[in-house]
Amino acid sequence: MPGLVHVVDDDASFRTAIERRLKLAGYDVVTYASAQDFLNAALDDEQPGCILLDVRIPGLSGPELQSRLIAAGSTLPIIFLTGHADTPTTVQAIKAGAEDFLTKPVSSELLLDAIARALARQDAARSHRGRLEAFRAHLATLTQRERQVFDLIVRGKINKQIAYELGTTERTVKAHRHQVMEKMQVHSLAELVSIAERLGMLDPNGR
Amino acid sequence: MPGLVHVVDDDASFRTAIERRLKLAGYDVVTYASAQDFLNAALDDEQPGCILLDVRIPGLSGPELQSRLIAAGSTLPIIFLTGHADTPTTVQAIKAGAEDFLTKPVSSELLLDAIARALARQDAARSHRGRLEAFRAHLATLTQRERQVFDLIVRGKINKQIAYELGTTERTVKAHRHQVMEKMQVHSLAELVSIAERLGMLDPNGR
DNA sequence: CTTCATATTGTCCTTTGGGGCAGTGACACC
DNA sequence: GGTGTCACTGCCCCAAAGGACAATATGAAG
Repeated sequence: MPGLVHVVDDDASFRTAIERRLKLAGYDVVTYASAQDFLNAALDDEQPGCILLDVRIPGLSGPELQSRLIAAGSTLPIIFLTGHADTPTTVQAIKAGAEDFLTKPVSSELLLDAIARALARQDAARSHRGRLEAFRAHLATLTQRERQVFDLIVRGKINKQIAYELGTTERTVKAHRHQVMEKMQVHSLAELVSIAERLGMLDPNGR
Repeated sequence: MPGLVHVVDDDASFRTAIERRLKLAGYDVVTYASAQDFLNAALDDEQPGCILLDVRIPGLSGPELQSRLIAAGSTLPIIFLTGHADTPTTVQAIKAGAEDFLTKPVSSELLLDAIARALARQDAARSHRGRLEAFRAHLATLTQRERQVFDLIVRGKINKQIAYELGTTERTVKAHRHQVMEKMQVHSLAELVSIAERLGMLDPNGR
């Protein structure tokens, strides 16, 4: 699996060495001397890649950068690489979703394994998001009214009840309902509910 | 949140000390000198509680016990507590779902925080499983035929298609369908699909 | 002012879903 | 042989959903 590896480390000689090793393994590499440099690069989250991140770097620390990226909605997998790992930092990083936490010096085997896992995971996550994105896009084309009808439909309400709750007639609900099925590109109520469930639009306790 | 804390550690004096501290904090405590002792106790997974687990203990190690418990389907949260933490072990433990990884000596604050989090998480997980369990129980009461009909219904097939695929008539499908709705205790197709989705019975790509 | 999107509604007809009532046939268990 | 469960099915009727054809009303955009 090809991919772009972002190396963030303040040690120039380390960056050069790592870059050489990764390029040998067939990866594209970009290096950054600081977390800020990385943030300034404003990357495409969808492109296959991962981050090799040092914990202790001048300015924004590795974990701080991780938080920022998470807050910004990034899903680039992060592999921490550090000289001195303390337990709380390690635990926190992994809990926050880091792919791995390695210590320098790192064997090529461990490093490449971690990168391969990171890329695989990102790929799976991306394709999963991709499917949901299509649904969200369709959902966005619904008008307010259609969206209200949608919500009630997937909660199992029948047209009569929907009409009552929205203060309109059954005939009108049918019209909106038709539009909803059309715009969401589904052909059965089952598909519609299934999508709503995946988008987390349904309360765990029905009703 | 009250709960039972299982302390697994080979150091007798440590067990006594920890037990005292935890009881002071209002927890029930049971101690074990080895992982095997813990396994022999054959615990109830549903009872509120967690495990305080040493990494290096004679016989089965902490991480090994963790694997066993996971393989056995246990959902008791585990908090590792160890003297010397190496990074790979820490990473692996957290990735495998441990609630935390603390180093001795541990402050009461950190320890009690971790225990509280573990109990809260277990509680949330248990209630979530509980809801699903009820569905699974209902599902288990379906006959073979009803189950087949169920599967086709939630995939959006209409009675006519279901009848054709099962080589029977529409009237018969209706009869089974009625039984399905009855036994699953739902009142709409939407609820049925929602349940199927939560039980992971629907392919991510419909059809 | 015209055009477009949105929301609304009516009439009429067809297809589906849901269910009552009644009965048949296979098979297992006691 | 009696009893039960499960699967199957026909006839009939009602409720709900889907859709064709047609039309009104309103507000924003150009």
